[in-house]
Amino acid sequence: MKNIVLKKTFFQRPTLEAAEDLLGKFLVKKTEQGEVAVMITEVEAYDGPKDKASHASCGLTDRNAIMFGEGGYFYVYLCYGMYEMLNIVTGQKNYPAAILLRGAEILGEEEKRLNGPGKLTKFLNINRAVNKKLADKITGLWFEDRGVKISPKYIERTSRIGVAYAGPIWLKKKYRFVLTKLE
DNA sequence: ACGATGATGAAC
DNA sequence: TTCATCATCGTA
Repeated sequence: MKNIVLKKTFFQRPTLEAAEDLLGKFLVKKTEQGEVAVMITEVEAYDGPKDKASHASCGLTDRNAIMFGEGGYFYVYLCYGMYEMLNIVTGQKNYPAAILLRGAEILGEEEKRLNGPGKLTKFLNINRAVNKKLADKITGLWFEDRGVKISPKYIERTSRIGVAYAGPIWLKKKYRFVLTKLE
């Protein structure tokens, strides 16, 4: 089975489409000991300038500028003063959208669940050093398709987490994708 | 249920 | 420059 590195064009399409497709793909980090890979099991989409839950809803700022760029770049920021949140920008240039990686699973002998964006970034030692960087091997953090097949019936679509402040309209949007189990 | 903890953005 | 806000987690 060949591992295919996802190109940035993978993210340059409708956010919800890319978000759903990202389930079962792998996030790979280059470390001194070698490559560490986790399978993505939970994501949330933040789509467009009108999405009140998105950082881009108040227009272009220094922090969210990368969201307005083309897809395939990382957007990392600090939340609650202690957790780095990892996002991957999606869509075309000047269309602010991104996917928040909320959960992943470590496969192999030491199986472990990384359920929560803070745990995910802590485990892989991801921080703002990769902010605005392209998701490729040069950056040292990228995505791979390792041939894991996902059945649509194991994909759950729910409301997003912690976005009550955005109002009921945006709370109702089913922008969160969870992979419940493998085939 | 709640507090830790700091960057961010908007108001002043 | 100051202040309210926050896409969380671990401990109770």
